[in-house]
Amino acid sequence: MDYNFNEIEKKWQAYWKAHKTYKAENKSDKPKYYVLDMFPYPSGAGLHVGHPLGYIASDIFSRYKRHKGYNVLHPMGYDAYGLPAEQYAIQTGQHPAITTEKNIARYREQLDKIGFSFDWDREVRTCDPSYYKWTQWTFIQLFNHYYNLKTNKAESISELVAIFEKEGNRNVNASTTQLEVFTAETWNSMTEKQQQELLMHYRLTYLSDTMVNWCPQLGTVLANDEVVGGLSVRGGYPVERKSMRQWSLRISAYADRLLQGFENLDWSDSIKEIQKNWIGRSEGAEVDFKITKNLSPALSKGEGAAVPRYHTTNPLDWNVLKDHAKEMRKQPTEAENVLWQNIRANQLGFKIRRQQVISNYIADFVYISKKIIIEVDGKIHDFQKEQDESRTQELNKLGYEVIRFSNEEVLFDIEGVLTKIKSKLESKVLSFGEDLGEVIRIFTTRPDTIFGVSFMVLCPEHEVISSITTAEQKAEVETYLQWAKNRSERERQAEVNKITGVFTGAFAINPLTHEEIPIWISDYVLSGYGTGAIMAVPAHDSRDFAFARHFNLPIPQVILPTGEQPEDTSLWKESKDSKEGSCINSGFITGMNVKDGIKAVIDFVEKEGMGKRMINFRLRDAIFSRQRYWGEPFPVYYKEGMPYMLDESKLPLELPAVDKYLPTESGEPPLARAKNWKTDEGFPLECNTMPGFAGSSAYYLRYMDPRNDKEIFSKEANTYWQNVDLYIGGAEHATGHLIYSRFWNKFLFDLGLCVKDEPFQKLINQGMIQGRSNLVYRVVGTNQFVSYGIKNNFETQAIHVDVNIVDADILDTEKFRNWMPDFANAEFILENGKYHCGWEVEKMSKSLHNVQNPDDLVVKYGADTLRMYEMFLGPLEQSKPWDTKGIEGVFRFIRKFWKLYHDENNALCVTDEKATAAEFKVLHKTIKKITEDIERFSFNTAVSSFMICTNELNDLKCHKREIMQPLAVLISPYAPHLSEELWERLGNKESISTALYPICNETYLVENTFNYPISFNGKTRFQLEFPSDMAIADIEKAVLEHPDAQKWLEGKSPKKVIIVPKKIVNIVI
RNA sequence: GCCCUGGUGGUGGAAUUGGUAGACACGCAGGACUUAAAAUCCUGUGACCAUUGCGGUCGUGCGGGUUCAAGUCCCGCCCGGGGUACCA
Repeated sequence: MDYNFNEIEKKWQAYWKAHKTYKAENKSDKPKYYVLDMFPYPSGAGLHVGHPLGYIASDIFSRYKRHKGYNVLHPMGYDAYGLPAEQYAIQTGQHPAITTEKNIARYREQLDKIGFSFDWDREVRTCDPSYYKWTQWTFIQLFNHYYNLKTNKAESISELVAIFEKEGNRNVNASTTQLEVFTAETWNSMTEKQQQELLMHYRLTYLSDTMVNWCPQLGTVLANDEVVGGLSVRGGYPVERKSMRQWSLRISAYADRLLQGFENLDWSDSIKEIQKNWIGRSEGAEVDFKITKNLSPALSKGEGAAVPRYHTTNPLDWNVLKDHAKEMRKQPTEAENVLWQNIRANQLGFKIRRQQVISNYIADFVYISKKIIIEVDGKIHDFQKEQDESRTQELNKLGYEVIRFSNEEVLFDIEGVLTKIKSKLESKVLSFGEDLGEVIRIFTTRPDTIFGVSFMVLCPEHEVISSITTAEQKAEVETYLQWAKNRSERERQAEVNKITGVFTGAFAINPLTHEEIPIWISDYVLSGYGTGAIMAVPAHDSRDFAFARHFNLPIPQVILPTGEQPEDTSLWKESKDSKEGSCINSGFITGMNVKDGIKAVIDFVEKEGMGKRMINFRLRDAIFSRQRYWGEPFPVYYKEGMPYMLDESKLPLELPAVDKYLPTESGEPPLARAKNWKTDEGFPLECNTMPGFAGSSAYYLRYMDPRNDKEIFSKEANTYWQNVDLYIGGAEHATGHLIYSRFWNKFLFDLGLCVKDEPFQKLINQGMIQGRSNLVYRVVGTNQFVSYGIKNNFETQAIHVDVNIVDADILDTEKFRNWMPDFANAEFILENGKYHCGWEVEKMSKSLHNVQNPDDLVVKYGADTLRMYEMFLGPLEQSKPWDTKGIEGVFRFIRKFWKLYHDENNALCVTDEKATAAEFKVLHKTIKKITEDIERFSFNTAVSSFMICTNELNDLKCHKREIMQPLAVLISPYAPHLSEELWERLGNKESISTALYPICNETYLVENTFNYPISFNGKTRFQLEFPSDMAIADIEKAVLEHPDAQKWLEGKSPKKVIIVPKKIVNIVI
């Protein structure tokens, strides 16, 4: 054979391995360039032709950069934890480590055959203890840090504790769910357990209750993927939403920085857009809507309603305590009475209650909205026996602030006391999220539309539902909640046409119109976004509109688009867009435009203390626990129910052996099956494992220094490699991996470990390769198969057939008979003696028998052909169907290319003759084109250019070294084996990877003439050649005088002549 | 539903900044070589009309618009693919 690719490819793969040709050094005088492929999961099916697409592109670029004089880091490893290996383990009992090891070996073999220039010395695997040691280590760091919003970075929890000890959390501005203010005294008096619980609200990784897909029959939690229509894919059992205590990552702390971080990154706008939407920053306001059910508080009326308006205690205690409270109100002390007479009836501008039941205490006076209790000491009655101090502490824990006055202060300095109370009430601002149940807090980006709010909607999970639902509505509400419980978020958002909801029986007050509005529940409101409650503006929001129509609720118009008149909304078919226009029917903002209206309303609600300006993010904290076996164990143990981190010296905490890869009978995760799964001291270890993204979030950093067992990576290695210059992978990672990695990187950056704030400088998203399936048509009820062209004469059933027994849509009928026992006796109805198959483009999948595996192609055509063909298929970023038909063309081209260097006897025929100008022109035109193409990652056009170049050199019969040697370097990133072989045959001693990239000499490319397309009214009619430097006026004259032009002008004189030098001539008639 | 993305011959695609639509390749047809096949080489190949030749009309998912000029820009639709928070 002329071009023996099998031999050549084997030879050079062995050479590269032996010489470690692609080993990257951490120290070099060369500039660095870091090229990375997205971490592959080694699946059991092995590599299919879709996988290498990105790898080939990144490999071409790596090799190109080496030729350009860079020290290139191009590593590869395995994201080895994952569900498929665990599923296989559950089914077969085989340890997932064995499955994974086997799959990796197969991957490696396949990767090697394609001739990638990876530095295999740097390989990492997420399931390797020496690797996950650092995943666990990072988790500990996350646990030991909180996010300081003042400095805008992660800082140590121990520094936070020091602040708490000195001054409480009053001056701390952190990303936290700890909303109540506490003092140093309160902190210092807490038990360790209480302190730990409180710190959970600050740590960057924390335990909290979150909703999961729970399948009781399987005893396990399922991924959204594993649930279809509320049933488990495996087994078809019912799946319900269940709350479970799990680790979360406080990624929301970084929301703003994740949003800002794009600025200087070379990512596509679309992927930035996806991340922006995912993070979902919106500006608006939080506004409290008061609930009006049982309009007056039960107690101030004396006798009262069955259910208290404000749940400041639990119902059991309430009934006991309220009688005492009433009793005490009748016999106040003198001081209490004096104070009450001065503060009652809103005299201070605040509605203060007396003898109010709070938990299991009765407070003298309380201002509920701001959680402030006013106590007067020295009571004559002693119904509550506890010490004032401990009482204060307990109330503090409930989030109340207690201010005390003595009898004397009240009796002799009432003015002073009132001033103090007033300033206290005015100054205290409740922290965000605090909710006593007396109001429903909503978030809105459009406060200007509050005047148009005609009802409210709560998500079915909203905690206030149980306390506001009226007795009459109770049954209906419960039925609805039961139904809504198991609907996934996606279903809830997707099925917008299906309007469901239920009325609670309760009403709220519109804070601006003061009208009573009904409170509904509907699953179109999501619990995960905003406050889980919305103010509905049916006139200007499509979903609110649909809901209002369905349940016959009022639809007041409040925004008037510019140039329109107010309309009767009952005639509307849909809501009206309200982004621009002026406010109508809107009280004090009537007449303002939307922008001013928003500002005016926010200013108003802030002044009135019923809301505040607010920036809301859609980004939610990431759930970090998985109830699985095959994942990183948490370096966590539990003491008194509180989690503690293992000492770093105990890392890695290795994954224990278990007898089965299933949950325990009691529903505990598989690790609960491990023997002695506890610390040396006997404390139980965490039984959950980490999710897939744990190990893949910082792997690119570990590649910089993968064998370091002292630290995650050395400062020197990181300072040299900085971050990834080029990252290639699928766009499906846009919201998962790419956000988690950025978060993880920013955290390590805050700790001063890595020097770059962003991990991936340039990102390219390769498109999917779809499969091209072949179909055969069985005549229904027979074993006869009819060819595609005549199938319509029969009633047929289309069956997917293995694409490997079909060539150019012609079925190999013999192979078909042998393919499956069912078809052994198949008969065929042929067209012209052949069986033509139908075809379809769809997902590449085993079940559709359209999987193309690269190994067979490498055997048949060689790796270089496969590499160039995959690039030739089309633009890297686009999805495209896989079809092997075209590979022949690339194979032909490669052999043609080989023949430029060889004669009929396969002997080198390259001469030292001087090349002609025409030959140089072909070479330099190609250098220019290929270089431009590679810089813009347009690999398909580069391959075309190589083909054109080869055709032209072939026509010129050129075999000259001056041309052929640079051309070998030019093609080496694409066809590395071929070019190494040619390079060696040309007499070079070192690997071609050390050769410098050829540079285009523009002087060969100068054109003296240009062939102008002559068009009339934009339609090209003929062409004329003119000197490149010909003056526009001369061209115009020459064109108009031309006989062909006269024909098109038909005697008319042109209205206009447009001449763009070296582009076009257009004559307007 | 929402967000992102794509739609050009029989097929994959090219047209990089608004300037000759269909480069390059597959497939197909015809031819050369051969006893034959494979391989290789040559010619043709968007559709329609005309055809002895010259040629003409239409044409980049659909409908409008901007422009001397639109695959490319703008508006409104249709269809495919991806993501939608535990697949990786």
